[in-house]
Amino acid sequence: MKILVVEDELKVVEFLKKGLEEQDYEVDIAFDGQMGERLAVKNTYEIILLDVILPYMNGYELCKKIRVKNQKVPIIMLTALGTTDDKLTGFDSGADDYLVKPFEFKELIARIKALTKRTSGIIQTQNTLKISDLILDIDKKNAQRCGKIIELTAKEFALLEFLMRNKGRVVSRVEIAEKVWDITFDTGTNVVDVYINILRKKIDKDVDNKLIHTKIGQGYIFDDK
Amino acid sequence: MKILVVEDELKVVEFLKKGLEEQDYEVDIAFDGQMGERLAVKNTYEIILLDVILPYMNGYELCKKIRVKNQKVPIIMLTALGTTDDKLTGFDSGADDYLVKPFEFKELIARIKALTKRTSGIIQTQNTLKISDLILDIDKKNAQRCGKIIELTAKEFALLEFLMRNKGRVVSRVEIAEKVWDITFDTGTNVVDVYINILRKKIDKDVDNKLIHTKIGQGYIFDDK
DNA sequence: TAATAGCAATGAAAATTCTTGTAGTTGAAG
DNA sequence: CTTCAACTACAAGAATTTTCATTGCTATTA
Repeated sequence: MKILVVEDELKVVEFLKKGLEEQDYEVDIAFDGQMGERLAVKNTYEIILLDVILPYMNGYELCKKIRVKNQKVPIIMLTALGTTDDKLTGFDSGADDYLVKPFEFKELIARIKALTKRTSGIIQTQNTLKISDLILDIDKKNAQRCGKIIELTAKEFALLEFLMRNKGRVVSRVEIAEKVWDITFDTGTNVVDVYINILRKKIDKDVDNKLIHTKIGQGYIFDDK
Repeated sequence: MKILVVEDELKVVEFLKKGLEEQDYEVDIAFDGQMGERLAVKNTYEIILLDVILPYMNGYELCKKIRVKNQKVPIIMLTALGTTDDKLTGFDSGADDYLVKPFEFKELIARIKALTKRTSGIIQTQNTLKISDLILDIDKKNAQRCGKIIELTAKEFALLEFLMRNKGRVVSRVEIAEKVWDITFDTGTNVVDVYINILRKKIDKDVDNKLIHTKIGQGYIFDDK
């Protein structure tokens, strides 16, 4: 987890570096705006901390320049300038948070965590089911195998979702018919077989590593291996 | 764009409501924690503002409860309690930002924008939504495609905005009818179809790169690709 | 009063879903 | 090793559902 600190005052730098390293961040330091820009563009940081008052280029300008290249990286401004207008300037140049010195280190850490939890996948409500190299996208209602997008109809999607959510367990035709088709009594239909066949053609056909397996006399099982 | 404010002091509520409505937010108010929880769970908000000191259940507890159900929605705590420990408690209960009263309204707006630009995943500069080469101008209530201005009626605009904010996700007719038309029970109407058709004629007709796609049996999806 | 917007109704067209029927497999008993 | 019954796979097309575009009616606005 890399973090970039752009700050010219040596005392502050030392204070931040020490505290952040205790939190297991790998800290890069830039002492002026130009150096900050170069590092920010060259490397990928988890988060960037910017002082406003810097030699050569101030923090607002630097922030804007970083934003042109990188919309994503979280940026927190740290500065002694505490008026509302200063803060607005900071947010306008693309900062995500603005913290006025002096502050307690604990608050900085809390704000860093609040920001990174959003970008760094902990939350990432990416609505997908992944098993082996098959990805089912619940939002888009499609699947992906070996990087290829596979469009699914409503029933195909419902069946595949059911199988994936019951990964590693044999599910009987009766159970599938109930949960996916709402068929609660025996109608003598073979829809399940037919749709299993359709799904196999779509997701298992061109691949060695088959995911849908038949358990004769028992049902089907979705499993990786 | 809906916003939830949980706050018991009437003066503060009025101040916030007025200011936020000027920014085109649709504001829901809860006067205590219980009511806040109910609303937060029932509706989908762009962002939630929480006071800490509330009747029945304090803001920290409420925040935690909301987080159990909804990891995604941005939450800002607004409170007179300004010690670092108070702030830490706020962040620990899952808040994204913590603003100490008194604050200037402009700062609140800046912080709301900073947060929402992240969660919506949509690049929102000024008051516009941009996806691919389609620009929706929230202020002017019109759209632009390939440099050509497209005028929209109120309903057309509401529908397009809803689709764009749900970019990459299949939305069902029922969901669209609820969110855009406030139709909460099945009326057997096909307004949604009709308006999708109208929108397609306006924004997708003369272009190869279609943005509105039909997912048969499931709904529509707005997606770039 | 004319023009525009919003909505229900319609039927043709397209896509999906399901049934039917045949061919192929499996595995246990002889 | 064969045979056979039960089980499964698959293709084709019929039946159903869903979508799309148009029309005409009503409400609203200029």
